[in-house]
Amino acid sequence: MTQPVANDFIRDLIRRDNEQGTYAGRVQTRFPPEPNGYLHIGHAKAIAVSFGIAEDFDGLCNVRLDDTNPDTEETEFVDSIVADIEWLGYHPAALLHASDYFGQLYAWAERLVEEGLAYVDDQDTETISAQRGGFGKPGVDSPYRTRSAAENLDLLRRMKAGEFADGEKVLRAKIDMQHENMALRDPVMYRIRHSHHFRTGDEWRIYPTYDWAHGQSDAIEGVTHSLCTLEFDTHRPLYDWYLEHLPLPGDQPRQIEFARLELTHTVTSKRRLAKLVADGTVEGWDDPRMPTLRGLRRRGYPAAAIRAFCTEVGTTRTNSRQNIEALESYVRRELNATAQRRMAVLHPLRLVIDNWPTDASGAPVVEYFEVANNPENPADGTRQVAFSGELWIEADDFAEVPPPKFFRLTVGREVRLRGAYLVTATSVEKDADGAVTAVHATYDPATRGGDAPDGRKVKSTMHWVSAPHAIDITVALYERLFTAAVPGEATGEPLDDLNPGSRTVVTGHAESAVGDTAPGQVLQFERLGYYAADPTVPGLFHRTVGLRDEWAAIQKRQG
RNA sequence: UGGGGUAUGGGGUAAUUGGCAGCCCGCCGGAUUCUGGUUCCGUCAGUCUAGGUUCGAGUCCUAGUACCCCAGCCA
Repeated sequence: MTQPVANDFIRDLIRRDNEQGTYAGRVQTRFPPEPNGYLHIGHAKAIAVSFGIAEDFDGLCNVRLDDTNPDTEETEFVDSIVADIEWLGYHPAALLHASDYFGQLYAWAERLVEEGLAYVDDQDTETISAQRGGFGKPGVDSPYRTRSAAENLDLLRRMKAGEFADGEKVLRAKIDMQHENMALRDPVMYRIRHSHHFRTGDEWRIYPTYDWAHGQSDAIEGVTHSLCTLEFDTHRPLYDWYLEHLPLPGDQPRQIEFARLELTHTVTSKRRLAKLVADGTVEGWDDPRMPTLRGLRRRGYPAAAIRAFCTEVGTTRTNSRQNIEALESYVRRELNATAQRRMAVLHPLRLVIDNWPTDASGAPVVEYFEVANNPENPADGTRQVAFSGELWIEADDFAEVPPPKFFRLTVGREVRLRGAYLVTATSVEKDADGAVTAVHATYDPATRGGDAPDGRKVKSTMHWVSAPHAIDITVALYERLFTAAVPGEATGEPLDDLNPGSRTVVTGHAESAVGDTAPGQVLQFERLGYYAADPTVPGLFHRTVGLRDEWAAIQKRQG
């Protein structure tokens, strides 16, 4: 447990801290989401990093809702965040809120005011922004910067009491308007918001900004290593400045930044995802096309796969974008070991066994075969599958004129019907347009179970469904999450061109056991890939991912 | 434009801190296989550029180049 699982710069830093006794060997992290949306795959990495590191060093990791902005935050999001973290497989030591510290934060603000380190500014946003200067252009002092401590204190108290309207005044830290780091040019600590906060109600009329709340919250909770993403890098001096000027209850926490997770073929921008939900492009935060944890879960992505992926990509300070294929490979790896196999046909073609026997009453005989639920995991047992003389097979498992390297069924060739018999195609039926509507075949009764007594081999084993015993299923097929990579999320490209990817719904036939699938369970429909049972609609499946090389295989077959 | 950060095969990520550039994803080839899946074996391919120090440089020095972040009363 004390043995770190991987090497990375964060663990190196912590090890160094431990060797030097910086925090008396204590390691405490936190995951601090803002409750203004649902968690997505990008958050999964942040969660995996903070929880994973705490665990590796026998430390502690809390979840702290960063609820400092009453205008955007809701209880609904808190509940989903907590549930999603649990689903991912992480268990916070405690569920905390930045709003728990509003009182302490305010007391500290008064202290800074008394010490002449903060002041009330009466100017509006635009003016303050203009005075802040720009890159390479120093800012200028606010005319209110020199107010006396007594006047500032009075004003701050009246701000708190609700005497002023939104935007009328702000409290600012008095640092350096000429500082080369824009974050240190007298940052805003409090803004006035006559809004209802989902936890503190109408108690507060002023709310702390992120910068004024975050480090202090860390310190109050006893966080040692405050892990966040790279864009906060330039805020670190401010994080430290506040903490250095306050009487902390314990050690001063340390902010460490790492690169966020980005993936091809999707976006991890809460505001973009929120727009898709708001304008009805997707059906909700849990739409299977969404990269939210709920969307991925509905799509059938196992939590274990997401965890493994996040651990594997590691923590660095290099901006990078992972191929979605990498995530999918972890999904396949997990599902291959855990998903039960079932037979289903999504593009049906009739296969008629002409020499299939009938019973005394003239009805076709029905046989049952025992088929393994998962060859990768014999503990999953077997099931009985009905077989008759009339079957559905996958349309692309038959070719009238087989392309090179096509190993499946064609007239005159013998293949195996998985777990059942060896069959040889003898002829086809066609419609007026010449399209094949049915394939006729004969079976070899000596091959029951799928093995020939004379030891002859076939090149292919195909899945099948007995037509009289089949149930209908509906399957939603998706393109990979979003259709295109959208680089530079934070730089504000237009939001209008987001395409969550197409969805194609097909109906197919499946063996009857598929009707017993538990909500949310993922099945492998043999060669067709992995499919997750919709949690609410019986008989509806969402395609999770295909089998590896599936498309390459099809292309190869056709070309 | 000022400041901060980052550069290792096609995509990621390691390298005992100056000592054989390793691993994962992917691609290609082979073996096994009652899923064209899985598993196993193998191949391809990399230190941003230019100098320098050194027996030896991904690592140290100098000068460049490219990309990312920062001018919210968002986080």
